[in-house]
Amino acid sequence: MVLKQRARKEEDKQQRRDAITKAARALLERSPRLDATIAEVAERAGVAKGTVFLYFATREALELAVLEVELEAWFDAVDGELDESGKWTVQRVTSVLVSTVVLRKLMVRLLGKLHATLEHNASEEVILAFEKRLAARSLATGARLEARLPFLAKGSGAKVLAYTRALLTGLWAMAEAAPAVQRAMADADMAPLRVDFEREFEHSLSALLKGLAAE
Amino acid sequence: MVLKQRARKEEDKQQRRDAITKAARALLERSPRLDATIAEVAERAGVAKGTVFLYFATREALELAVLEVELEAWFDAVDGELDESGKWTVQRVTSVLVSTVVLRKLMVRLLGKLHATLEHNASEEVILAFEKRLAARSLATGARLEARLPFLAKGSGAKVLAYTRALLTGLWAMAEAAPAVQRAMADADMAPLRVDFEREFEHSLSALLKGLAAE
Amino acid sequence: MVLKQRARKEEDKQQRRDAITKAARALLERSPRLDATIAEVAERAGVAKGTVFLYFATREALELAVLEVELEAWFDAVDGELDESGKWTVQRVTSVLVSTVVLRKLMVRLLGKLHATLEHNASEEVILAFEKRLAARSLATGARLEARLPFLAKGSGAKVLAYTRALLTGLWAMAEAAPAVQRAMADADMAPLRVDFEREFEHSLSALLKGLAAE
Amino acid sequence: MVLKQRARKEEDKQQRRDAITKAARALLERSPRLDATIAEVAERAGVAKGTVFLYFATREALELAVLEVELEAWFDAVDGELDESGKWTVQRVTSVLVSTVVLRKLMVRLLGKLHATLEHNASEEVILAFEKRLAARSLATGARLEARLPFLAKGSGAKVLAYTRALLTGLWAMAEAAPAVQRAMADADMAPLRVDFEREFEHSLSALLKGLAAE
DNA sequence: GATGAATGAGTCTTCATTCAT
DNA sequence: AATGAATGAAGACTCATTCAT
Repeated sequence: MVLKQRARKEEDKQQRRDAITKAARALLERSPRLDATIAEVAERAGVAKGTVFLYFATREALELAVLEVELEAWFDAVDGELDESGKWTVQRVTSVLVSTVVLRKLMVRLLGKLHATLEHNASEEVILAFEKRLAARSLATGARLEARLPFLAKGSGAKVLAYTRALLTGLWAMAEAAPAVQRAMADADMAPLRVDFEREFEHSLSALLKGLAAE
Repeated sequence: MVLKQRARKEEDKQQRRDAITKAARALLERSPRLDATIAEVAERAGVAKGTVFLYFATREALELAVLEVELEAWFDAVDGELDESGKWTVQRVTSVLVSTVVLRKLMVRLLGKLHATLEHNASEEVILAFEKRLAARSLATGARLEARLPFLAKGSGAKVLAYTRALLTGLWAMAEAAPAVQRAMADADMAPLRVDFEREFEHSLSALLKGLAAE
Repeated sequence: MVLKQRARKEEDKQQRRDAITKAARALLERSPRLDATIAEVAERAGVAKGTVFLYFATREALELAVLEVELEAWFDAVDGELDESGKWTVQRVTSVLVSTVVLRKLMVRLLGKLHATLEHNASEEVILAFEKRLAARSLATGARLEARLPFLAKGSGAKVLAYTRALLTGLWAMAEAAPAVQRAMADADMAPLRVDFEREFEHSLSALLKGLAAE
Repeated sequence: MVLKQRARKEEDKQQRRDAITKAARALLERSPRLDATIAEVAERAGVAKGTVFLYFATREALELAVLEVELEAWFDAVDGELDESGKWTVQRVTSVLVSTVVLRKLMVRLLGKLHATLEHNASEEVILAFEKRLAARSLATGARLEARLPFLAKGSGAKVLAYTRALLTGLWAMAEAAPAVQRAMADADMAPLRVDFEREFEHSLSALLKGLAAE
């Protein structure tokens, strides 16, 4: 029996919530299949299983919280870079988007799974909150994109981010194959299907932006 | 229930295999979550559960077979259109890719789930066969694309198809939201995140192609 | 069905564990094939299937627990008798071993199946615990045997128990035949193979002990 | 499709039957769990699955046939040795029984499983035939034992063989432990429970015979 | 608020056996 | 007689979630 202090103040509660999210994050990061169990999360967070559900209504809500943390950090990073001065080109923007994404494996994986997650078992309330926050940040970063790439029409920045997300998750899924698939791809005839994530992401994204510029 | 017929000839076997695949197809088509069980498939195909496993080693192998049927049909359709004469532009190619995809819900869903499927429980042999066929068709259709869009470098056609697939599955996942998500998106603030699949797919794909042309 | 009680205290947990073991015991007792399912055990114990797995990691672990209960009772009985005073002879010892065993059908059956059980699906930890307890009791009872039958060398008591177990399970298997076998044995020519368990067990065991005495 | 010649003559049939039995024997020999499947047996024998059932009504009947072959060989060996001249003592008889048994792993394993097999799914007819043959050979070899060990009462030879079988299978089950059990037994405290099959079989069997002699 | 015991839905897969060919 | 396609019973186990304590 673990005797835990109770989080009476709002501040304490947030702290506990963060601890759980953090534990989940750490665990998910280590499992490409994203299949950490609630029991494991609870143990790592040093709380009881039931406690997790005190802070997150469902497993999916917890997953969403982790993704939100990841996304916030990513938006922060992108915003930070976009706010820097200098000459902005498609190439530079692409480079920002690619470089900030490449090391955020967990975010990309969770984004790829987002569809399934949301479809499965999250409450309307949680979904709404998530989507709202995502919308807000998309708009803000989208606006920055529009500022940096003047050929982007007003309001199209968020769209670009959506396209980016599509390319990102789609190419990642092709590139980050299961071991068995990787062995299958080792075959010589498979070369045309082999996807080097970073290279292709960059290539397709910059093409897409160039195309938008040319419109 | 006793099945009188026994598929002794190779031809009959293929026919039975097709019947099972077809049953699976019909069931999957009706379940957005793609979670038809083997028992359901067997029942619909009018065979015993064990019989399904006679033709498909695992649930995933069956799923792959369904996807393969869908993909073949799609490649056929695309090839057919690309083989038509006339003047070819980015717009026309985009239009071909968009129009052939729009009504193939199941294909798009299965493609989106492909990553997870392959990761889960398909034998190396089955994966290899699937990937091989996919590679072959991608190359063939890729070559056609190169012929129609001369700005595409030799060998880049398959890449374009990969980008297309990424945009396709990624945008679909955003657009085909679960009911709860749809309600959440109904909110006014959400407008910038709302994705009209066909419109955005077309837009992003044509931009991408234009970008490649401009390189 | 909702179980109101929750075993929070260690004591309550032990009690619940016992209840499950007891239910399993009752069921196994009634099935000569020892093939009660977990679902049946759970139902009889008045708990959910999952609860059984809360207390026993595998079906085999539960079986082992039942056997352990049986064995403890048997060792207790034997020890109790061996601790009585009076004159001890091979005959008396044999009589103790035979009489304590004769009515413990379930123990004998489970002992006969032990090999297969352990081979199948018990965790190393569970096996070790079981074997340790068995060893301890074998040593203790073995020592008593040595005290009662002075011709037994120091340390050979446990061996005698092993021989006893071998005769016991082996003869039981021959004697407790399936109905079909019994009918087959009814044939006149079969007389020499017919095994009256108690009689033969006693005969062989006393001979074995006498033989050890004569060494 | 394998085109097989048909066994029209009785002789051919027996030959095919033997081929199947032999294949089963070879397979069982290699699997300590005795879990070769009929499909494997058929393949090794070079016949179709259905053909196996043409010669053996059930899986168990086949198992019984294999055991019978093993037992016949063993009885032959024992008889051969017992028919040799010279001075016969308990020691020599024990030695014959032990030495003929030690290398017949498969026989011992199958004997250990016999109870379960017979209980499970063999037809009365097959059981009867098996038991009859076993009885006949037991009687014959029993008679030889009586001749060699004059202290054995008339008709008790078969009993001695039954006791032998009990010790044999019982001790084997203790000695031939599953890997996990072996690791458990490696523990120091377990020494008293560790069973060296040959040594203990010999020890207990000779004691038993000596005891019978002393009666 | 925290705990952790209890719940129970959910499903694939194997393989002996049958029987149409 | 031989084949091998078709059958279908059979069952353990996981884990998100609930709720008595």
